[in-house]
Amino acid sequence: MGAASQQLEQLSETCSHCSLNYLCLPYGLSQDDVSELERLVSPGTPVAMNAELFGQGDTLTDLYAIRDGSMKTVVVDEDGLEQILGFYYPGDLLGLDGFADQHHHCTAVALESTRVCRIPVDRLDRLVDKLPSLRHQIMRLMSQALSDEERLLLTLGRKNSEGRISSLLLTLSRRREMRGLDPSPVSLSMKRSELANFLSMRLETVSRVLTRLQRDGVIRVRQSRVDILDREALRSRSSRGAWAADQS
Amino acid sequence: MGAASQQLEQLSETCSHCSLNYLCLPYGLSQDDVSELERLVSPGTPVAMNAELFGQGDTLTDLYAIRDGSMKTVVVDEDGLEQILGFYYPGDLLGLDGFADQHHHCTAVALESTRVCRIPVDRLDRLVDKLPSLRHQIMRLMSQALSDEERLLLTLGRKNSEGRISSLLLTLSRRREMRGLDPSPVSLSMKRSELANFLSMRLETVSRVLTRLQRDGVIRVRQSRVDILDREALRSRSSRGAWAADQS
DNA sequence: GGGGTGATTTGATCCAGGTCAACGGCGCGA
DNA sequence: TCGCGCCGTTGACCTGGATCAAATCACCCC
Repeated sequence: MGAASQQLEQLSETCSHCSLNYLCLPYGLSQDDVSELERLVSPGTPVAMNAELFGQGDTLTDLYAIRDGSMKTVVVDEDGLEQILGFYYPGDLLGLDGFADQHHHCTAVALESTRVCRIPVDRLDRLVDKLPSLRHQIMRLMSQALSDEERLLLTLGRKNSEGRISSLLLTLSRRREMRGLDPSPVSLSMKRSELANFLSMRLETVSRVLTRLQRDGVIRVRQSRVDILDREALRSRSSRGAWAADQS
Repeated sequence: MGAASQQLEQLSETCSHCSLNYLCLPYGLSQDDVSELERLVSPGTPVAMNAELFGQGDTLTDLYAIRDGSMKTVVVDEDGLEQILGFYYPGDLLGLDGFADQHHHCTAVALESTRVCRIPVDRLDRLVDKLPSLRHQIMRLMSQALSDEERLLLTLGRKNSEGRISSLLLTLSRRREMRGLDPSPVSLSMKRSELANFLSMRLETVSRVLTRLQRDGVIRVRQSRVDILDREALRSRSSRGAWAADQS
């Protein structure tokens, strides 16, 4: 919370010097292993705002780690329904759901001008053969993704509109902290309609809830920037109004 | 659909002779590799109805594959909200979400008397070191689980109550087919309240929708047994009434 | 069979949030 | 600078499904 903790993310051409490595693929690897890994990573591929990094159905060729910027992933089902599955920030890994059948199951789109590290899966696979700790980390990250989706499922299934928005703001704030940034002004780089789609609400409802939270002094909204004024209130609203669990 | 395709699942003490192996961990492995795998699997551990196979927070010691019966997985969040994440049937693997931090993130409960194969993760891990194809299969299954949850997210987020029930019935039917059983009488081994929790509805609504589908001749409900009379109608109802996708 | 218990169905009412519609603000190109 | 288009906000209204209540059904045990 202190203003002193404000710090810029230090980016580097190498994993070993990247300030995000503890969130990313290199976490838990020895220095030697990281050196091996960084030899096959192409750092800093730029993706323009609204451009696709990969599309649903594309053959899986690379995994991607976000360096700076933000992305969303979207699935479209046979009826043409669109669902945003997640928003991704520096340190996050994209493409893991493509291991099922070597094809991406969702589309990844940049929410702003974004740079990603590109990791070829064939070379990664060969390295995984040699490095058990890398295998563990990949499985850890997949398992993590699974847990994240389960948490989302719980939020969508059991919370009302205010709870959903509050949870999302808290999550975004927490993720900023993990990256060593101030938790407070979270930037909603996605549009209201995207927020609404992600949370299974209508954009009017998103707008109304944000307005209400601001009126009650819990947050301050200024275009895409949201200051969290009363974290405790936000936390309590994130659970209030949630459906009771029926005993089995 | 033909009555001739009715067949019992052939269970065996060994993976190599198990009729479910193409759905399960051994899929894609050579005969020799399967032999190695089955050496570390304890087949046929029984789990009584309503008993827990593992609990949220438990240390991850084993993965489990269902041989017969059915299970559910549940998460409880900090507010005490409960969400059922999935129902599992023969051939399904449980416990993959525990790789994140070596602890189970959900609780697994038997819906009926159920037998599971137990696979110790430490020994599995050592075997994975030796067998790249086993590693691929595990990653494939995790990736699959990820995609399944994404599909669920889409269903819960964008479909109305009738669409949710219809989708679920079709999914259960399809999974029966994958196991070589008749697609038609699906058995709802879970209670209405569990169905409701899973689909984020109230049990009264579940009941009403099932009644309506029966009245319209789409299905026939007899306690836990549901016959699918008009698959096409079910398919169309599974998408009708869904929310429009807002253009980005 | 009878009675108890929990699961399921059905009915009546209510409200959170979806829908439709109008307006305001900001950015951009001519 | 004006005008247009895209967001975002706000208001009024309506509906699907939640909620409350009660009846019925299935199952088990004595």
